Amino acid sequence: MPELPEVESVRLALAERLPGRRVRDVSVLGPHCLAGIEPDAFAAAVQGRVFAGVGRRGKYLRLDFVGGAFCIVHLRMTGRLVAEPAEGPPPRHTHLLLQLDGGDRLRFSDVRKFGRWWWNQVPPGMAHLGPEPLDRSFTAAALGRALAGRNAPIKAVLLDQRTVAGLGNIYADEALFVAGLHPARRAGDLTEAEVRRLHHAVRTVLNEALHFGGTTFLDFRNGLDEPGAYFARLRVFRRSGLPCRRCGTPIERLRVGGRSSHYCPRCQGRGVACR
DNA sequence: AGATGATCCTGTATGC
DNA sequence: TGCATACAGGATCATC
Repeated sequence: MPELPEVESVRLALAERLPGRRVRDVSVLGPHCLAGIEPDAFAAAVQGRVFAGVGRRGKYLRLDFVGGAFCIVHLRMTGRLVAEPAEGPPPRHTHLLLQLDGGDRLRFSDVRKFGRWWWNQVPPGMAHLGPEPLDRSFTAAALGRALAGRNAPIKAVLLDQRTVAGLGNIYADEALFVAGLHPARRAGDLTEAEVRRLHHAVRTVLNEALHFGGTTFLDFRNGLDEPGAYFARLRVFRRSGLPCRRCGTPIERLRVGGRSSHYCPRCQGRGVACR
């Protein structure tokens, strides 16, 4: 599931390959991935454009073209955006192919078809994103203000992209472990010290995962079709029943905010959980 | 308004 | 072995 570190890994890879390349041809194989534009109109709009740069905001990728036009791309669960040599037929579940000058292509594949592309428009969710967790604007005080008065479990509030941009199920669980906080704690009940720990933990796990190129279970690939290496370093996510790396207690799993949450009942058992 | 739950989708894992 | 069912999750929408 691409979260901030995975999307940033894609951005880094594409930013090395796309700028300066012209789109020679566009094939729309799966029109469902285009939001608010017809396949023919999209192809006509993109064909002939030259890539200027690749940006990221939260889990959204931004493909900029010379002249100011842009695409926004969200990979959701299983989307892959890969720059590769244009050799052979595209793999199964490929929905978009952009043939580039010079023999390469930009390929968008997505098994579960949740991923979306927008042309020259900012999608609704992107307009209300919280701060970038690795920017200076994301401070412990800002996090504290975002949590104040919230009655929902801290895990659910961390998954809300209006709180912080870019956290998903993996790194929300990892950050709560590092901060020593139970995922079902009521967000508004965290003490100032706990908010500071959580703020630091969010930045720590995201920076670590970024360094290792993100987490790959089955699906994630970066912009060069390579998996991430952070899986082996996960502290709690998908480790139910395995010993806590810190204290040896078996990791437990609990459904919080409709999502499975993994935590150490000993390291994250302090304080009062809401229920 | 804030919180919760259903929805989309299909490959993989589990259960019988 | 084979079939049926459950499960995974990001964002959006509907319903409290």
